[in-house]
Amino acid sequence: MATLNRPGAPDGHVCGIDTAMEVIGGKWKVLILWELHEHPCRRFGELRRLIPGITEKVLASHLREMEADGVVRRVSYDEVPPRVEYSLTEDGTRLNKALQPLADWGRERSIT
Amino acid sequence: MATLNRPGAPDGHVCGIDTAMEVIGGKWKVLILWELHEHPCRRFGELRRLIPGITEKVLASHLREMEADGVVRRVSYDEVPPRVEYSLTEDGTRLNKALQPLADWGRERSIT
DNA sequence: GTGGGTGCTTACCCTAGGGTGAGCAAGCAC
DNA sequence: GTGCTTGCTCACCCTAGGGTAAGCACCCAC
Repeated sequence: MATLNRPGAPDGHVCGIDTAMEVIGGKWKVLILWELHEHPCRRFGELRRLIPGITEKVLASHLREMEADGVVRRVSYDEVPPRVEYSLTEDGTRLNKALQPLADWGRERSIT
Repeated sequence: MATLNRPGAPDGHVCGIDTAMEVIGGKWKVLILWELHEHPCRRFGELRRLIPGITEKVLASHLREMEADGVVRRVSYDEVPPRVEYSLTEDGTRLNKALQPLADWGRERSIT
């Protein structure tokens, strides 16, 4: 537990958590991560349907950011109508695993 | 990994992560958690000094929310000038441990 | 030619959450 | 009386991030 960085790290990051929080900071990002983990390959429309409440604009921008962050991979097939498939990268998969204890914590407390 | 809840859970929570994200959702909450973990008992002013950039208003409101969420305990001594000490609850300590893998993930990626 | 399907983008609005600065109670030191 | 301390609160502003609705490209089916 004494392995985290102390203050003074570059760009104001105290420990790795801030870095992680920036990546999962969007309102729906953990849910996208979760869906892509459950089914390793999802199309845009599938994700929209699977995550009730999310709008196309936000889904698109979240996916773009997550792609830029290297946790999501986007594959576009040159077809009509267009087909685009999203999947987790290695890093995204590891991020999801790192979220597991947090999910457990939340699940325990919502039961209690 | 197949232990998380499926959609249809009460109040729109898909898995425990949403619950956890609500608790750590504030801009500075993970840092407060971290400081209280490093030193089990901190005064208000100490926290303000230890977390550069946070304002008194936000620190106070974050602490109040975290107390309401049951992750932080507030003890006020009837002295002048006033003395108030904050510490993690059992649940807060477990939350912090659950954040550890996430911190590790972030740390690895900021090195790379 | 009208409609449908897909994966977006663009323009706009709107609110929550955070930042700014001031004030306040209450006692002590000088 | 002036100032110092601590742990806040209150009033205000301001911006990022999200929600709303529309449009667009491309082809097919009818």
